[in-house]
Amino acid sequence: MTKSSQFNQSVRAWMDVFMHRSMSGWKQFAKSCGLSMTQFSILIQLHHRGAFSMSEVSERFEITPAAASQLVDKLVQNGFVLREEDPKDRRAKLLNLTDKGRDLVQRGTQERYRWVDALGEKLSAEERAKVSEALNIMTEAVKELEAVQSPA
Amino acid sequence: MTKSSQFNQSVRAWMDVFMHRSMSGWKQFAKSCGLSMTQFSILIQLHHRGAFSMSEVSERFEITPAAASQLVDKLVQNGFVLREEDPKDRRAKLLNLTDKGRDLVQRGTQERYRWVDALGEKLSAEERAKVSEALNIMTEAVKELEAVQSPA
DNA sequence: CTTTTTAGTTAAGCGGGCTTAACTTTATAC
DNA sequence: GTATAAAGTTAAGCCCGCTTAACTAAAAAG
Repeated sequence: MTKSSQFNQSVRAWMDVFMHRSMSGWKQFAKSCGLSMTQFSILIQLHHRGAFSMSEVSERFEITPAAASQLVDKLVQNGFVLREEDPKDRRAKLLNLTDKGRDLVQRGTQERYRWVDALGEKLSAEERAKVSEALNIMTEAVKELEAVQSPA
Repeated sequence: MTKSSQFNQSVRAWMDVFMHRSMSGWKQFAKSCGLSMTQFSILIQLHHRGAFSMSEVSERFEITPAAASQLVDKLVQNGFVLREEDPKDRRAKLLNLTDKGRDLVQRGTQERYRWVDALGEKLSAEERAKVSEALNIMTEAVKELEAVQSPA
């Protein structure tokens, strides 16, 4: 076996385990808040990136403006999102999280990482350092990949 | 900053990048085959675990038998899955992938890992070895966590 | 042998996540 | 100033992924 395919095998094994674990926990949390995964994803994006326009939601999630509008409707109605006029362009809207929305995202994020935190406690300090270094390598590599594909 | 929270930070950064990247690519592939994510997940499970009963689908995905039945209906109608009587219990059914289904899963799996393969090519051999080792550590740790929580 | 349980199916209903079509308001181009 | 494009919204429609209810056939229990 080549080194390259050993790498691929390690990554794939991790992906399989990780994806299943992440998705089910995440889905349950969203459900417990009375939101769907898609609705929750929008809250997450707002949290990470600050103010968002409706167009950006539409582009980011690769859905029509109509779908975006209706999706955001539900979040606004539930008090998680504020939808305000953009002062720089009266046609556009700016979306921001409310305190309620921000609180929810933070709770959801904690829930999301809980099992990983537990995982870290099973590792020795040396193991943690190795993993930390490795994941930083990977994270940087992904960012470089993305920068090449879509220069801001 | 403690070593433990440095670890957590590395893992979280990776998770953020990875989840988004994985999910969108995966979703697009499923869509391009005219299937939904859920339908595809069932095919994946069949591929990994061999023959499955309807009850097992229902349990594994935490849905009612009715939902499982209807979901599998679509896969059978599209020729991806065979649904046959279980010789050991005439009430039960056994599900298996058809050749068509197996082919689809293999193509989907390749698609799923493509971006990760590209990522590996951006790394040096040394970096790859570090990542490989680290992910093996993590994968084993998860499996231990799961063994504790639900002893077969 | 009869009763109860199990495995699965079908129908109907509901909410979610889209789509297209049609529309209003605002900004941009000429 | 007029025509075009952009930003967003609402309505209607469709498919998906469930749920409950009702049912049949087979197995298990007593």
